[in-house]
Amino acid sequence: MAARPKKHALFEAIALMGKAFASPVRLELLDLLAQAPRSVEELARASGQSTANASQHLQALHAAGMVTRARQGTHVRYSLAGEEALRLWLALRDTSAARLAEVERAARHYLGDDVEAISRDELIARLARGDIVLVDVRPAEEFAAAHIDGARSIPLAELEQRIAELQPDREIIAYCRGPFCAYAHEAVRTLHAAGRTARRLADGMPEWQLAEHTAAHDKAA
Amino acid sequence: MAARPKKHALFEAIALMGKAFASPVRLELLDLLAQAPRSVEELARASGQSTANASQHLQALHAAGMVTRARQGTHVRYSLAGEEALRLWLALRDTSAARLAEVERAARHYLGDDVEAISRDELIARLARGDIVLVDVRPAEEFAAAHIDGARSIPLAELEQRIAELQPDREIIAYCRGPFCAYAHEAVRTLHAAGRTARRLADGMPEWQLAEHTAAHDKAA
DNA sequence: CAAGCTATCAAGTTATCTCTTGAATAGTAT
DNA sequence: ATACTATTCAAGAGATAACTTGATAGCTTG
Repeated sequence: MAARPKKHALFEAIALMGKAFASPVRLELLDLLAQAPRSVEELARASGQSTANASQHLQALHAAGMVTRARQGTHVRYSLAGEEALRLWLALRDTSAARLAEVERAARHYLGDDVEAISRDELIARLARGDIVLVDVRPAEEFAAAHIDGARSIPLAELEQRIAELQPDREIIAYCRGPFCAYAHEAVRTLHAAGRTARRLADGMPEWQLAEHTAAHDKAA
Repeated sequence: MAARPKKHALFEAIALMGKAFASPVRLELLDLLAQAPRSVEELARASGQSTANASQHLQALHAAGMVTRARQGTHVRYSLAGEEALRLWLALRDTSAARLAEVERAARHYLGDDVEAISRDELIARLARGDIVLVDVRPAEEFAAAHIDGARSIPLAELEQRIAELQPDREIIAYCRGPFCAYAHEAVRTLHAAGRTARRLADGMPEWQLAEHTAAHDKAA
């Protein structure tokens, strides 16, 4: 018999993955990895951590089965461990936003004044009509890793200088890392200040990819 | 400016929910609550914790937005915080099983020798034909809280004495709390030992409920 | 093979988490 | 009111976790 210790071992094993989500630093690393695979150094810089600390957290994420890693010469490239891991992170993020008022509050505080958004479905329709300009305002490496078909890359830092590149008669749709990323909000404010018509996509790249993948899967079935 | 502290506050708020999943005790409490709402005392007993410790963990789960509570006279009844919370817990459980070999191993070790299972779809078909007996082998309170339509309740502890109640010419399908619950496995072994034909449902009550709800939702749309 | 860079390791400090114990609180029943 | 029960609170000991610092190991390049 002795079922309890065995049951306890099972929950303990699951909790190893759970621990991945218990630290804000690890969540930020997951969020960055949801955009693109990166080296330890890049992740450390992007998350404002020391290299050693980032490395330790990445190892914890690896032990938790949430990321994979591969040596590439002198670098180690960490990636999110497949679509499952991405789904789990997004589910936690969205559920926490739905159920914890503090998450909502912190998000509003970080994102600043709300900016008009358009849904994925509407974006698909407008892309089909071809009467908009779709701009990816994330850093160039993230665009390089994956982007929405038909988008052009103008990292937020360059946007103000490069507004002239955007066809003046068209509405501009900006997107970034997701609903809790400030880049698209900021981009739309910048574009409005320059007198352009602009909105943001309500969510970002990872959500778009997941939806595409799910749609392809449904069609196959 | 000063975006980093604001961003950090956002991840910190999300991590509050993440912490819910970082302790095996809390996971077991979530797993119990996925079956039925319960009082602190019942949860403490069922999880093998002291009342004070269970209470503390339940408060952590409450702060994390994963459970709700309501005073009922002298008791406090804790419940899982809606379908969202259930989905998140099941997603973590399943993803950890898929990505962490140790979870798989611990599950096999806890469940014992594998026992033939049937899928939800097959169960639906067999229920429609009416040529099986569906048995809920969870504790009676859990059956009372929710069960699959058409099932009868025979808690595992009583099964051996009550096999005669089950129509002898029919195959028996046993189900319990989910794929990582040992009750259905154990029930099928007991039934086989008594010379009956029996299989287990591959998953359990909460998964059935979610699937039903999703199906209803799809139909409405 | 020596220099230079990236990532990890090891050790130590501080903070956080877990569980226990004993007391306090809130509601019920006598 | 008083006793009783379920839950929570408060405080403390012991175990983990987080971050820093300085050293080490693995690749690449000259």
